[in-house]
Amino acid sequence: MARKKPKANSCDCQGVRRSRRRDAVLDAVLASGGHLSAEEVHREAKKKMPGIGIATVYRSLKCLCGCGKVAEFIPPDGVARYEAAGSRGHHDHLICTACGCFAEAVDPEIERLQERLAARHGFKLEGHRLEIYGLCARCAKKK
Amino acid sequence: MARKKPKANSCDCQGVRRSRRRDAVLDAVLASGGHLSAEEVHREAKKKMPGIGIATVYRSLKCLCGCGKVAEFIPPDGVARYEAAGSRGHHDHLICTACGCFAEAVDPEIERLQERLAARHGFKLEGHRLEIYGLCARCAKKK
DNA sequence: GCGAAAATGATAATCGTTATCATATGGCCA
DNA sequence: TGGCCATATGATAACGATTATCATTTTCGC
Repeated sequence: MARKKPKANSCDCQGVRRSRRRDAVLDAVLASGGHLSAEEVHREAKKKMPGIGIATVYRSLKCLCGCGKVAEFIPPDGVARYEAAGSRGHHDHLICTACGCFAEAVDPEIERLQERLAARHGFKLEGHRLEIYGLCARCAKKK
Repeated sequence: MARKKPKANSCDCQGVRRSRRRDAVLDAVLASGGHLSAEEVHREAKKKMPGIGIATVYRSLKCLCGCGKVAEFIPPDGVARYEAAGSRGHHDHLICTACGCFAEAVDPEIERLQERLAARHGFKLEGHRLEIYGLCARCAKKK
């Protein structure tokens, strides 16, 4: 008889155990629209796990990033933000310099040109980060 | 009679006075190849201004960024780095994930596509940051 | 040279993040 | 099922880059 498949571990790296807090952290990120700071993730996770500490949130986020479940995004203010990874795939960010809102975007052609640029400099491409700054439609209208 | 033109102020914003320390900070950035951390700028500036404090370096760098003489670049480790701006114009960064070295690059076509991408989302473009991660030629060879 | 405004240095404060450590928990194995 | 031990956890101290504070010094138009 086939062993009953256990509930998926939120982080399945080598030597990592399942834990309800880490699940709660992942759930918080998945449930949100993304772009949560660690503190915001903490606030959300506490709804399911009232006693969860901020240190566990940081540890869990790092772990979840390591196994590709969550993507870390560091805006120019230096405060890391987290969002679900994988499902929605890679994307770049449009950041409004007036209101701070984010938008997501991908341009396949830019992606391709980046590979070319890397190759031209002898770089073996692993990833990239593209952030476009400007005024979002709403803020541009206000001015 | 025309007023004698004073020696150029390293920061010519409104209400800003010239100072030898700020000059030294600017010189340190200009003299280097760029990509200096604030601490490194401090070390360089001390060669000209032995008593200069780290606070003054930070203040000067912020001021010089404000008037466009110096460009701030924040790598993923979150530690700001500074380089001369203007003379060499905008460029993007290729960052080696193994040794941490930087290379600079510009692809006019990518620049153009970014404008298009911004326009498509109703953003009024102000600037952007593109960082490409990978292994530099030397590190790629080692592996 | 005078004096108000700006710049400075020393250092305390901030703040996001990480390390520490004693305790709790998870899950493999008998 | 219970024991065992590695991993996870929470509280909190530590960390490090950057910023704020404040008394003192410097700048520069007059």
